[in-house]
Parts: sequence; structure tokens; C-alpha cells
Amino acid sequence: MPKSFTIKVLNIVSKIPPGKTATYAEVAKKAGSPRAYRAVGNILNRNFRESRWQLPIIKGKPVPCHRVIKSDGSIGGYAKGSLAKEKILLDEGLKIEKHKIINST
DNA sequence: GGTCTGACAGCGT
DNA sequence: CACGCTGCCAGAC
Repeated sequence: MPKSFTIKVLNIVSKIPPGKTATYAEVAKKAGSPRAYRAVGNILNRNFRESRWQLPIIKGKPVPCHRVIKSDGSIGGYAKGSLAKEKILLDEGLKIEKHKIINST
């Protein structure tokens, strides 16, 4: 079992399957603290920057932090820019309308 | 060791 | 319906 919350978050995010997305609240919840969504975003942001703008590797697996979105389904924020994040999500095969993720319908 | 920040979420106006 | 303020947690300085 992980030692720090950061490891948990990175681990969970790295478990997000392609073409899917997870909200900060979900990640935080799975990390053990449903109210730590603030910390989740903070961790990912810092981690991404510290990783030299590349996907951080946890347990030998990349951490697609761009798959983490807001609870409203909106893109939310992104170190490289919400627009870039949206573009990546589109490339993942997700459907985006008005800067918002459309999961099934 | 205390204090401020931050890629959010929820409620109120 | 859109915008604003507050509350929360863990991390970094």
C-alpha cells in the first residue's frame, strides 16, 4: 500500500483506461480522501512540471493526468492549457462539445 | 514548524 | 441560467 497520497493519486490516474476520463473527485475518493480533490490537482500539476512537461511514470506506467477532468465534465485546467488537454482527449476518442466531455448519450 | 497556494466542488446570489 | 464566494485536503515554501 502506498505511503503518500501522491503515489495513490498517480497510481489511480495511471489506471484510467484509454478513451475514458475520471474526475478529480473520483480520483481523490479512490485515493482515500474524497475531499482532497484540491490536493489531487495540485499534485498532478506540480508532478507534471517536475517531470519536465512529460507524462510522469509511476510503477513503470505513464500517468495520463490529462484524462482527469472536472466533475461537471468540463476540461478543467491543465498545465499546458485546457485547450491542449481538450485536444488530447479528442485524440483519445472522447467526444467533446463546448469544451465539455460527453460520456455516452 | 507554521503559512500560503492550487489543474476543484458545492451552494448562494 | 451565469457568476461569485466559501470550504476542503495535501503539498510546497
